[in-house]
Amino acid sequence: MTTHAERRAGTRRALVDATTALLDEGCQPSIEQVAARAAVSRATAYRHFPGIDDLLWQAFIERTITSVADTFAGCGNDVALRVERCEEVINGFLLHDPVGTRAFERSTLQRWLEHGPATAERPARRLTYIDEALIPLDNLDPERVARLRNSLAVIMGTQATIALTDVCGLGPDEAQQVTSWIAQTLVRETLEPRELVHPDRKHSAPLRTQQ
Amino acid sequence: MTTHAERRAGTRRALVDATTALLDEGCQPSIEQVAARAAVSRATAYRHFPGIDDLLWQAFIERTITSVADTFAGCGNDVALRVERCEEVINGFLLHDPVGTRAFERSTLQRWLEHGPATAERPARRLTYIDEALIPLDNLDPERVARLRNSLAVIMGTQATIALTDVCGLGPDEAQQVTSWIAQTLVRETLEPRELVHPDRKHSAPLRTQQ
DNA sequence: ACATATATGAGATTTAAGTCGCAAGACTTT
DNA sequence: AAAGTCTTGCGACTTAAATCTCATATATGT
Repeated sequence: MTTHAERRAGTRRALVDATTALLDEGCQPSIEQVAARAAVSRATAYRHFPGIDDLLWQAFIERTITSVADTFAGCGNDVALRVERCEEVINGFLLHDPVGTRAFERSTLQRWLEHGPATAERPARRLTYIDEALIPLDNLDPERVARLRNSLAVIMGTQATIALTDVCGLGPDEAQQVTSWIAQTLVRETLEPRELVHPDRKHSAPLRTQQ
Repeated sequence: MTTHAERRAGTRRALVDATTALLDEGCQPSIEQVAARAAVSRATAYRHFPGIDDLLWQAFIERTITSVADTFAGCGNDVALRVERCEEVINGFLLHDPVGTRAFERSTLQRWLEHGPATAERPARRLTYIDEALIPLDNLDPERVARLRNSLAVIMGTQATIALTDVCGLGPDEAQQVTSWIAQTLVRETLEPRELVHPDRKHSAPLRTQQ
């Protein structure tokens, strides 16, 4: 029972909790603010996290969201229903925490830009939920399932909610109506594909940027 | 002919161009770097832009992308084709400039967090393209068209490309296969809607976060 | 031509971010 | 009990970001 580690874990927890508290108060915390709130010195904060971005990232990651088990409770094998629950939980969670969502996304991009793609690991929580939602499809063509999985990852999560609110100017409920419709349409198309409108047209090569 | 204004516009242009040049060289420029490259003093740079984020934002906005006219040249009124071209141009552009895309998205989020949602204006270039693509649908139910428009805004643009590459781990071509499939599916569903799988099931109330 | 207004440059200053070394206190091991 | 290890606090230091003041050059208006 190493109490050194316990001690260390304790202050780390205090730092993360302080960050969460400050975020909940709607401000954009600095390391100094977090350290003060956690009642530790600045140097100690730096001993645990290299910068404020890593602290924001960690704080957001640890936010409690409806568990996977609760999300899919009582859904059975109805994929459409499972995906709908998934969308409700994930996007509902994000749409009601606009500051935390953007602080997290900003910190992730900052890390990507500073230390390169490799270091900017994403825990990809959404994929855990999506994969769980799509379990009933495991006897389908894996490529089609993978396509659906990636598609759902685009419309659920921080990026989709930011696009719908900031670019399209939608409110939370309107935003979820959109993502819900997309999700259901894509599930239906995966389960019962239609022939293409232009079955003969191949995907043309991407048009590249002009000068 | 006010040469004061011209002079001012000239240095502003030099600053933006310097930012673009630095971004193209793959580095994350600071105001100091930009000012040096533009051969102006730091103070002058601050007179034109409040911070590096606004400079990055402006530089990315002014990036040349395939014009609306060229994008839809020869598409006629085939909405599916128009949307596909739209997706190719926008996402193709973004996927081949990962650093610029993320620097832009980061700066936009930073502005949102610093100055609030109101100040973080987005030019929403994508909507210009999407609206142009959907012009042939102007005799359809406006609500359905609006839903398609918002949906396409989710799967085309910075957020979608970031999600597909960073969360799903896809390469540029794989990413565009996904967004292309989504786009075509949504257009088809808008043009020829199918009955719902569960017509009786209402959209349940969103599950909120626990704890 | 003269007075005014604007844009810029140069340098000092403030503030925050991040690093380093040393000492104190608590725990572990022998 | 003594020596060693780990964590933290404290303060000094370096660097970068951002603001401010003053001086200069150019353009504008009378």
